Amino acid sequence: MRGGMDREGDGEGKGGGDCCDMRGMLGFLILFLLSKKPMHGQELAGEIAIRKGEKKLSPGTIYPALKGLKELGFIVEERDGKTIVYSLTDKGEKALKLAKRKFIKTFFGIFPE
Amino acid sequence: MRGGMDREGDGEGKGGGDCCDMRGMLGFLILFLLSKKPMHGQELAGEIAIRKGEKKLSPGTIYPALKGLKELGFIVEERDGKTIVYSLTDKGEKALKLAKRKFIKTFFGIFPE
DNA sequence: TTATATATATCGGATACCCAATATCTATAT
DNA sequence: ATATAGATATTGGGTATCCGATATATATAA
Repeated sequence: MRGGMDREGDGEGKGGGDCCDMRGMLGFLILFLLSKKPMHGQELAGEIAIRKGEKKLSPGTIYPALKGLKELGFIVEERDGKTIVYSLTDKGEKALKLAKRKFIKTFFGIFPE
Repeated sequence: MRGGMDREGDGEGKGGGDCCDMRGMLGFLILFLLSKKPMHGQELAGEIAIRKGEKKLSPGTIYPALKGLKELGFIVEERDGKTIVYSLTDKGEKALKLAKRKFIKTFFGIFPE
């Protein structure tokens, strides 16, 4: 038995969460956020935590994801003191644009007018 | 110019598919589509194929997904001749509402104004 | 009845995502 | 130089998602 799933409010627990965990959208979300503002890893993890209403992603999640995007040539890194700032390459911009189009087409109509 | 469909697929990979495969969003997508119109399995698979611009989901994907949602009490089935029509329960509507809220919050700003 | 076509259901395996724990690196302070 | 704190990186493992193939069910046609 799963104790109620009705808890609301800020926590939202797994939030909306018995039907999907948004697994598989992390790379997309990172590209999107970096396209708005270059950030370093922990800053990114914090932003994602706020948006999803969850705890910060584990280092074992965020850094391999960044590494993957870097190996695809979608982002580049630049050291800035103690941190590494990631930003989109032209190729990354292009990939994001395509991914966005597919995303919007797939979920068309899901947003309130 | 700009005639026709977006060509996803050739060239640099899978077109937006290099950064995410939307794995984990299937249950959410099904709930959303069924909330707009009750459908049977193959109809649903066809609608999803059109939205994603891909081939129809394999039976091994769509039916287990529907079974899972049924076991969660989010959808019910009703036989209609040769097919089985799925529709949302009250619990499913509620879960969709929560999931939508999280989805919108997570991807806020991703849509062109 | 049998044959055919379509929808539904299940099984085995491959893939990819994500986390917890651990290790390495960098800059600053002492 | 060492110590400390924070950021970054890697490893190992659990789990859910998804596909291809196969099996079952239903309705229609002959």
